[in-house]
Amino acid sequence: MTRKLAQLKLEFTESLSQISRFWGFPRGMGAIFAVVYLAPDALSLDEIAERTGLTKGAVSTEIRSLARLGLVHRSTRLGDRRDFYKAETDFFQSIRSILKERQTSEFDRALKSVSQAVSSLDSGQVAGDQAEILFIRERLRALQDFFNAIDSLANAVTRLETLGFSNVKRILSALK
Amino acid sequence: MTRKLAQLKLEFTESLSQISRFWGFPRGMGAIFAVVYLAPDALSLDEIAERTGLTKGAVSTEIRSLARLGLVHRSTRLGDRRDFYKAETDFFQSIRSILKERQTSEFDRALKSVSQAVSSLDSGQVAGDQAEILFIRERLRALQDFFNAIDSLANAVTRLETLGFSNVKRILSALK
DNA sequence: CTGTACGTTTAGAATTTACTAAACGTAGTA
DNA sequence: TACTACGTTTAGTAAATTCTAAACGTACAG
Repeated sequence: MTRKLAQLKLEFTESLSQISRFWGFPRGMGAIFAVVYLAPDALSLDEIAERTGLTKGAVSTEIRSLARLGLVHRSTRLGDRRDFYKAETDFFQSIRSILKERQTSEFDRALKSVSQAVSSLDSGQVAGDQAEILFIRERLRALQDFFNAIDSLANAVTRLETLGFSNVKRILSALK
Repeated sequence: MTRKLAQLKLEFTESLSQISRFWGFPRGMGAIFAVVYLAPDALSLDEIAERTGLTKGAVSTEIRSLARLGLVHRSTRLGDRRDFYKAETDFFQSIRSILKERQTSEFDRALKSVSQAVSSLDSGQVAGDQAEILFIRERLRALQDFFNAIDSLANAVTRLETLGFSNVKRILSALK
């Protein structure tokens, strides 16, 4: 039984919306990416708004996030004031952008916060029950180690020129 | 200048709350984990409620999520009807649980959804403009490849007996 | 059987987030 | 100058989420 291509695109858009929400991004973000990803040509803001059913304003803000994450790219055409958007097709590239993004904001702050706590405990700047201080110092140090390991990993991935399938295979064999 | 240990614990709790929210988990979840993680002994539900400032009900539901993710463990004491919770200290273990958890729900559905779309395109079950069908088929296949790569990676990590520092180092050197 | 000490569930309040509609700013055009 | 075609920002709304307070169920103690 055959079905319309339009229906397939709609289902895909719905699917990406779900995933987007699941990973903590707005629902509309997934929908916008889906529409752009399935379009052979770069789309204008109004075209995206029409195809997703969102308003121009919403698309404007969401697509900025997508661009910041490197999932879409903005381009212009001579003699045309509109912006056009096309999807990034190298997803590993996108993953790197996302890791970089996430890393630089909250993750870094957390890492610093813990490090600072550890050092103030180390230099005896904290008053309190001695046994508990020792215990907490150990726990925080363990957490700090963990954060540092994650940080190194993310940095390594971020720094790779291309994290393509070949590199993923190398990682998988290292894990074996 | 010295400060109170209690204050340090409070700051840490606040910090983990932020991170929790950042990664799409409830704010209270981070707070609960922080409190449990800094406690030398396993804590009862009421103790956690008191130390976080949340109600018993909230702690009850949040801690179930934490347990499901493997971030805390529930234990009991003979002759005591209460449950006690202690923190998992092997964070790499926790990461595996979280990956497993996330993977099995939405991610898998997405993967299947895309695979199904590709195969219905492949077997000519979709009616529409032929050139567009070919284009979309290619895009979906690329996405499918990507999902499969991620899936393999997550599976590999999940299957590792222990993803400790030594393994992280192996990964890092493979990435170099 | 009744009372008590638990954990869980529920109904709803408070907050946050995602989104809409419309105003706004700007650059090009007549 | 005014007009048009854009993208952006804003004010407010709808919806989802996180949490509280209280009811509930259960198991053990007396």
